Amino acid sequence: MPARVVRRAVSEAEKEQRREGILGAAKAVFSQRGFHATTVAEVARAAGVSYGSIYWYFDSKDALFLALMESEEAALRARIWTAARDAGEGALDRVRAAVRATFEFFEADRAAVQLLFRESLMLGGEFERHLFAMQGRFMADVEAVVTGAQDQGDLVEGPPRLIAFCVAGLVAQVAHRRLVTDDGMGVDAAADFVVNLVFNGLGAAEPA
Amino acid sequence: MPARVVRRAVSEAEKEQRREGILGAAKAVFSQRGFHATTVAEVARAAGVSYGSIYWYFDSKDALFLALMESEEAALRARIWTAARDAGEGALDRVRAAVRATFEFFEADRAAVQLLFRESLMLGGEFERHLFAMQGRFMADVEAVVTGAQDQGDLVEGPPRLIAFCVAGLVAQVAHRRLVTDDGMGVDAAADFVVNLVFNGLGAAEPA
Amino acid sequence: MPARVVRRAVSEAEKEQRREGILGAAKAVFSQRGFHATTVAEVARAAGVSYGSIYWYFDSKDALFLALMESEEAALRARIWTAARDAGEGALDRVRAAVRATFEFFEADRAAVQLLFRESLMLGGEFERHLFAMQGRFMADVEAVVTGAQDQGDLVEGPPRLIAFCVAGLVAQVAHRRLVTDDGMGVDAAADFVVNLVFNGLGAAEPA
Amino acid sequence: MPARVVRRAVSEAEKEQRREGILGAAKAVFSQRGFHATTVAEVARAAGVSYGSIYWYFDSKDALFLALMESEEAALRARIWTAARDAGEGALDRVRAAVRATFEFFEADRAAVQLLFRESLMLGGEFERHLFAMQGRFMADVEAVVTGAQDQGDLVEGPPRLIAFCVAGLVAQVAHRRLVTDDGMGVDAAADFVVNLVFNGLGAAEPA
DNA sequence: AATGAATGAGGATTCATTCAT
DNA sequence: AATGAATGAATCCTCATTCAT
Repeated sequence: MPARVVRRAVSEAEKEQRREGILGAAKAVFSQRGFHATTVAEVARAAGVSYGSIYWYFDSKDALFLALMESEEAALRARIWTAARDAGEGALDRVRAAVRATFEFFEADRAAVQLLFRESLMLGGEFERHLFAMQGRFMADVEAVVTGAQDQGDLVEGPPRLIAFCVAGLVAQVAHRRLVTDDGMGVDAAADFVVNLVFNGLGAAEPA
Repeated sequence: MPARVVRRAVSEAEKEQRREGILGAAKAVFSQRGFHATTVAEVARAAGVSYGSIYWYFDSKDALFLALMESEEAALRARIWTAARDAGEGALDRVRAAVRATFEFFEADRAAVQLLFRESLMLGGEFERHLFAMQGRFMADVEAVVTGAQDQGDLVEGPPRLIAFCVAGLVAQVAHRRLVTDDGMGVDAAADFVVNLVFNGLGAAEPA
Repeated sequence: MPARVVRRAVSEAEKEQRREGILGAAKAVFSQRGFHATTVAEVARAAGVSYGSIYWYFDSKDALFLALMESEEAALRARIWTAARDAGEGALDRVRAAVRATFEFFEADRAAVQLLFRESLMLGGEFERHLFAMQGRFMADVEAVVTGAQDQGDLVEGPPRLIAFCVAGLVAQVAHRRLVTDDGMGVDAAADFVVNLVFNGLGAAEPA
Repeated sequence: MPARVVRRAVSEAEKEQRREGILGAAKAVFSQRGFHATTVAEVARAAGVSYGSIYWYFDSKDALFLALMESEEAALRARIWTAARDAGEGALDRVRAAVRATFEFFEADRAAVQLLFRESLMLGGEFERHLFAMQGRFMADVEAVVTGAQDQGDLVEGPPRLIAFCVAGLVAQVAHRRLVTDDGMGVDAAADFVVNLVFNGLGAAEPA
């Protein structure tokens, strides 16, 4: 007797793939039209799935947007940590790589990033809380790097949280600025500029 | 069957006043919630008028938003020209006053200004055209100032349009930056900074 | 001391004139756009009076339409009776004149007449009752003519109501038909045709 | 938050059936109350579907009315062609059957037919264009029949379009007349009358 | 799992009517 | 008397969400 197998072999991988297809479509549509002007039907159409399928993968339009925020955050963090890991052991190189990755990420998809930040604030409630939580995690990441650099003796001693705040603030501001304006400066140059500023100002020894 | 009148605008002045009351309420609500999330009913409630009264003064929700754009533009231009006029004869003083006024205007109501620029782009169509037209007029204003300064010999000769573009771009970028970040610099200091930059770089005579 | 006279000298005549101006405008607009698609504001604009003035002369939009029905009815009846009176003493001539007048009236303003009949039925309620009452009065008029003709020996004896119904029905149908179609027959010829039919079929003696 | 399903059209056939249910309800309500006085909610109620379902099947109230026009036209043409086909080979019989079918169709639902013609003209725009197009197709049908009869030698040679115009005009006028009045003539007798008129006047051979 | 039909609350807009001036 | 500002109920339409299939 053939067992009535639980067909889920197709699943997991394909399911995840489909979910990401929807997320990608959502990113495109939300970015272009904004949260309220985007209809679930449009996202479905863009994703090439049926109307109601969205609700199989996401509980609601809000949940979809929230998932998009999470997805973008995860992508950013993954990119930063990967870049840092691949940059070797030196604190300076790692930080430079991380900053560069941040800039690149922001610039690769201006519309999406602007959307996430602006709409999140405008929508308020759950969304705003989410955004703050993301910023908290970003700060924690930076703080970890700062602490690591301090342990290696590459950075002055001092309250890690406050230092992290300064660094993160500087990076975020420059990144944001680059979204709106064009200094005629490439990503690498900008990253070098910021990192040099940080290390020249905070470095315990003169930079390499 | 309705009608429970509260106050009645009978003179032109009162009518204009009421219109501006609605515009003010619209500015507040739109700024906080964005265009789509704002309902006409909310604007009416905020303005203290009845639902349908909005439509006595404005043709539609779109028209209300467009009128808000115009109103803000008019306010900004009036403020700039007044400041320039009151600053005396010297080109440098006039420009400094104009820049300062621009910064002040932007910062007096961050939410509203951000709303107008961002939403306009997101809404597209008529709104975007309006925004571009506004920017065109702003550029023309700057160009007029530039030409005036050139006539007085305070500015190098050169294509006024191009110079205007550079000046306006610089002002706009700094203004925009100040919306998002806080340099710890007052309005006056920021204006001085920008103006000095402009005059040191472009001034025909050595700066004061 | 000048007496505070009750200024109403201007009134009566001018007031009536104004009322009829509104009625005429209403007839034009209602005829072209139908009852529901017509707004009070449109009527006001067409009449050249202010928005709310309509309500000084008429209690409501419904009342305006009802008044229009009455006005048209009065005009028709006046026209018929005048034509009959001016036609002399002979029953045949009077009837011929009346029928001709009816045709002329219908054809002078097809749109308005069609409006009144069709819309009245479609609107139902008060309007339909009004229409039936009008038809009743029309029948009574015809019956009066019939009775008169019978008294003069120009028409067979018989139940006047029934005869009136036949005559009125014939006239109405031909009139209505002429609204929709074009027999290539002039008003006079059509009236002669109908009247001859009636008198040839019902006349006690051979017609003059 | 909504959804309390009742029945679900899943197959194409069921969907079409449902669409026609709505169309039938629309015909009833529009006929009785006219276009403007009819609300979409009333149609939904009459069709036994929910409010928004109307919009699943039709884009707008206008589109619903237009679809109703098309549906009635299709029904009329189908009925005419079926009747003609079933009537055999003789041109005279086919035409007689077609004319009879036209009369029957008009009389089976006076209110609806009147509605379509009258409202279409009153609504203007798209609706009027639609009506004219329908009339054009009707004329083309008649022309086809005329040409066919000419080919069989049952009808004099002559410009088919012009002959078609005369025939169609006659049929339409009698049909219309029968809507408004009652000649005491059955459908068959009326059709015979019209057809005999046409063939006696135009027939190449002596009529049966 | 996927689909798309069904639902109805919500929102923009119109317009008859009232009434202060 | 006349005006037109003010009102809000009524109506069309959209769209997030549910759920039978």
